[in-house]
Amino acid sequence: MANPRDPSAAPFVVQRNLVDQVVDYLTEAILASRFAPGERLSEAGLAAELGISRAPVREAARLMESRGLLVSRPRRGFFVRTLDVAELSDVFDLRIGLERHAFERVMTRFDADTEQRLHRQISRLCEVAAGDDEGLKIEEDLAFHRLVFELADNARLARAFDDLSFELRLCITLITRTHETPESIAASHWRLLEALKSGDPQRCRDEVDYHIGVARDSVIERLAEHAGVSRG
Amino acid sequence: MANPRDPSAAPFVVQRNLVDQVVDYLTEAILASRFAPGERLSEAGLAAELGISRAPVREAARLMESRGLLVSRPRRGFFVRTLDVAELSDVFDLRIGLERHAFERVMTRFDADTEQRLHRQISRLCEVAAGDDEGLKIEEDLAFHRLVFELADNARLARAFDDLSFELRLCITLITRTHETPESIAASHWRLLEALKSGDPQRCRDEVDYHIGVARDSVIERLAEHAGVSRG
DNA sequence: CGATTGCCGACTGTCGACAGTTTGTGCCGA
DNA sequence: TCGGCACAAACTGTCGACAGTCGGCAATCG
Repeated sequence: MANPRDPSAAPFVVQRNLVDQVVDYLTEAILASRFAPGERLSEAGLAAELGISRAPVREAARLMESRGLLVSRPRRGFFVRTLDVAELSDVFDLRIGLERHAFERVMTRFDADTEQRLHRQISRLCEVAAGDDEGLKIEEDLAFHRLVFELADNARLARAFDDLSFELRLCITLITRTHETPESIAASHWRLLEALKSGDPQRCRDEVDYHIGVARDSVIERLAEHAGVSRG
Repeated sequence: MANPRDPSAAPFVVQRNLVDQVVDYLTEAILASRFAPGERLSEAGLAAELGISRAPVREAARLMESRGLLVSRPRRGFFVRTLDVAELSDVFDLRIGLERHAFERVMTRFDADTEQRLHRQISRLCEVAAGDDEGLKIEEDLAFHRLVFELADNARLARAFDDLSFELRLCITLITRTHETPESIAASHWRLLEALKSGDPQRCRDEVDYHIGVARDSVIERLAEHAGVSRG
């Protein structure tokens, strides 16, 4: 599998094609709110702006549509995804379902190496949680949960989380910043690790529900504020 | 919703673009095993075969890649997805996670209308289960589970199942036919409905685990037979 | 003055073409 | 006979262009 001559192996020097570059560009722009939610994106306009043809732009947009960052309307083009409270709630509810399953799988194969890797990731999270880079906090938080899915040893399950993670980023970055303190972020994740160590499925499940529930409520609350502000 | 004057309603005359037609054509061909697993699909070849240009073929292939029916390798093109036992097991494990969550949600909002709709769908399943159309059996079986996700009232959760369902069809159609009897298929689904009615979460979860587990084991068993046959 | 109809601009869906890359093949040397 | 190298064929990634369609605007009619 790890044989360098394996033709299916990924190349060492990743030759980034235009599509991937456009995806990164658009993803970063949307998550940084440089495109307003609901804004229409013109294929030709973007292509001209980036100095390329429409083909890679179109392909990148289709990929981002499957990731839930853009929506397409036939013959109308692509629009930046907007999320109402119901959709947002659905996203976090699905996340609860996926994480419950992932944590349960990790618990059944919990060992010293698992604990060490999770421990290290929480430490990284604690480091950035003390700083001011909100984007970095989000990424390290997601990285912890991504690690859980990796340790759950189900590639398809991990991909389901990856698919959802783009929408999660969209949810989270809709709000400007988390109001959680570095201490509460750290404590919340330590409790998740403790629950895994305990081997108690019910406790682990409750902890996951609480953890995701807090994140959901926080985002919904902020969205309500935003909506109120934008209306008033 | 059903108001004909609703501007957001779907148009009566659906103008199917080439991409959708190609997706249907390729999906049907793959699930009917007219393309061998692992077979390389040439964009130009398909375009010529269908009498269209490469652009819609390429776009259709990308969509099917996101659905897990094709895989693409950079500069190599598209290949029909192959599933080994590990991947297959992952797919059904994710299905268990999603269905547990969906059934739990349905249970919390179970009412007479819910029961009636599920009842009707099982009746339809029983009708076709007695016949010889294996493809129809699969579709009605999936339709029951799709209905559960619809009743779970979470669009994102339902979409996750829809995404997975293409891979499920790929798994199921890899084997030529189910060896389950019409009676066992019916009984299995009636038990799921009874579990929902009981309002007992643990019973419902156990029933779901058993139901999906049987399907998984059946597919894995058949895949092992196939592998044995194709090797010997 | 409000509603309807026809027109116009902008844009998507689709097409054919070119260049760079990868794979397969045949030749040459050991 | 076998391994390495070069050549050639096929294919993908990308490009520019055209036609059909959609939404908006203005002119027209009641």
